[in-house]
Amino acid sequence: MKLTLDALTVLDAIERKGSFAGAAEVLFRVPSTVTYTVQKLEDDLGFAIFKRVGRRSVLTPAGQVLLEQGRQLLVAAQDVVASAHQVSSGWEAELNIAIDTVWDMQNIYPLLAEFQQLNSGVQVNISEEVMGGTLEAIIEHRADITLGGPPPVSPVQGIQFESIINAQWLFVVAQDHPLTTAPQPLTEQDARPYVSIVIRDSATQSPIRPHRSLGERPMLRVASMEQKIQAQLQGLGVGFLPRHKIQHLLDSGQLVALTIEIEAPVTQQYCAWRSTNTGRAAQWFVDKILAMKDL
Amino acid sequence: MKLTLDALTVLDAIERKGSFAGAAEVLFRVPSTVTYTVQKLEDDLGFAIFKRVGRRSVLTPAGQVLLEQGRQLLVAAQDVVASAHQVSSGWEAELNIAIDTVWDMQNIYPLLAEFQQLNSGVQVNISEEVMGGTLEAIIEHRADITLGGPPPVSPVQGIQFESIINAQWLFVVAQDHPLTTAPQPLTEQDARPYVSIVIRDSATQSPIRPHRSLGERPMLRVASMEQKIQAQLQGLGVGFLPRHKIQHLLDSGQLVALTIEIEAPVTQQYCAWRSTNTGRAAQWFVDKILAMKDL
DNA sequence: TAATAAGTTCGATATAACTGAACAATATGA
DNA sequence: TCATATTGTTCAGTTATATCGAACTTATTA
Repeated sequence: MKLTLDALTVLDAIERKGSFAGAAEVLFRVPSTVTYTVQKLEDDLGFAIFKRVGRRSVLTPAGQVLLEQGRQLLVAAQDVVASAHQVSSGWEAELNIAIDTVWDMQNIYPLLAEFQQLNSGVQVNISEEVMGGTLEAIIEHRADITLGGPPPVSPVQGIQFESIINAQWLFVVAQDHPLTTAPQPLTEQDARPYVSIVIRDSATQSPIRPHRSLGERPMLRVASMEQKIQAQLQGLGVGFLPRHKIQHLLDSGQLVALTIEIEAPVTQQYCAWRSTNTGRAAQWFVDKILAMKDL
Repeated sequence: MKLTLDALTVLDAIERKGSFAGAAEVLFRVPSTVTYTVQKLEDDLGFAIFKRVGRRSVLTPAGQVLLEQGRQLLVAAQDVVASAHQVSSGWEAELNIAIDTVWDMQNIYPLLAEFQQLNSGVQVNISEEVMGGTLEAIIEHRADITLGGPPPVSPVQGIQFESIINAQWLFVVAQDHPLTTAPQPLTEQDARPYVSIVIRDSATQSPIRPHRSLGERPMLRVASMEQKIQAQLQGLGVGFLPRHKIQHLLDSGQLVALTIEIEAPVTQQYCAWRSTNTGRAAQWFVDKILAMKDL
């Protein structure tokens, strides 16, 4: 690797100022130094960068390519330094948060707003995952923190888990649904004729496990909890929904919770983060999230 | 920019060999030089890259980021040199050929095969365009050479055009189409009831001009000449097609050419290339294409 | 506890990067 | 047309710095 970033800045300056002399001036060097640098680079790379035509020098095709791509290299180099510098400040360059669809996104926005006040320079990325999705995201390093989702089947090296909330699932239907007039508690037989709304698992690798489908029944697969709530609101089907995401809909009567014989378990929702290499931002979010749990 | 590619190669070697001493060995330097380089880089960048723990040094988080992204920078730098070197050999690094859909792709494959024999190292990219598409592609530097398509309305700086073939358009229908029994020459009135197959213009900017649609008639828009031929073969509609692309279908009787009163003009197909900075590959292809014209 | 190995410090040295003056080539303009 | 400014190159001299080697510190290990 004979190429140096310094030589590229010289090339860049030459092209921008239109002459070796101009480049020398902006770089606080002497013209002969510029000549030296260019000649050395040409010698090292083994091809001509400038075609000397009289006193003026013009880029060869190869020189044009070198300059064009070299400029991208220079900005990339600056980005690398900036990223490393950001990390050295204790704040990560980037923080990826994977949030399970059972979580109420409304809860997270105030946290994000508060975080922005810190002017940390951290690029925060939020992704919404379903079921196994959060777990997979953090294991595959696509996420630094997960909010919601199941705990790992077996402990994972370097990842810490903490239970945050107990999602209480209710069997709900739209307000004008036929099942609202059926005698409660319902049996599985009662629910069988109606379409079951199922959230498609966003985990690509984990074995498919349809969520809370009641035996073999017609299903409508949707992509997120929000879509499932909407689908059930529209009367497209029935199914279990976490109480905390639909409380206002229950209060307004748009959705009705029915008792049913089928187990409607309380699922533990977990927060996960990497115990190694935790930057300030990850630490900040984990602290805040665990504090919210105590409320 | 205090960062140097040399320092990054040192970091890379340290991490790969697991020690300063190992890095020194593979780089044919003395251990103290490695220490010096690392300390200088840390000093220049203003943050610690290694945490000295006893006699062993481990990367700080910032150091990890620097190394990780620095490695990408190193391969990028090698790519830059490789590209420039390729161009300096006279062959372009890349050659983008935009081919109009009226062209028979079969004609181009032998040319590509012959070119590969040259072992030029040029990455050839073919794209298929419709109508204004080739013109737009070369003007916007997305293509270096175009095959087929219209000439420019006004001359374009730095781009040369040459007429290559005259595409002769025929009004054709499927063999069992009702129009085959109608008295010829057909009038526009005769054709009006039938769906017109129209190729969607792939040029995004140029004003939309539906190609050869006969007045206001039901249209089926397709994406390429191949699709249009298939659509007409299936009897989905009627329209003009270039003779050289359907000759075998006319011979076999699957398509039937009908005379019609509407003008069925002979359109000039043009080859275009940039007259400035023509590398060997572009020159080679242009020469071959213009030679084919004379056959 | 000695021996080994790794990393650092520091003075010396060789390499390279840079400077300034002189010069050649070309454009500018009176 | 010819002087004049401008540009790029050459080259000898200077400065800076990357590298080396030896001595030393600190851990690991035998």
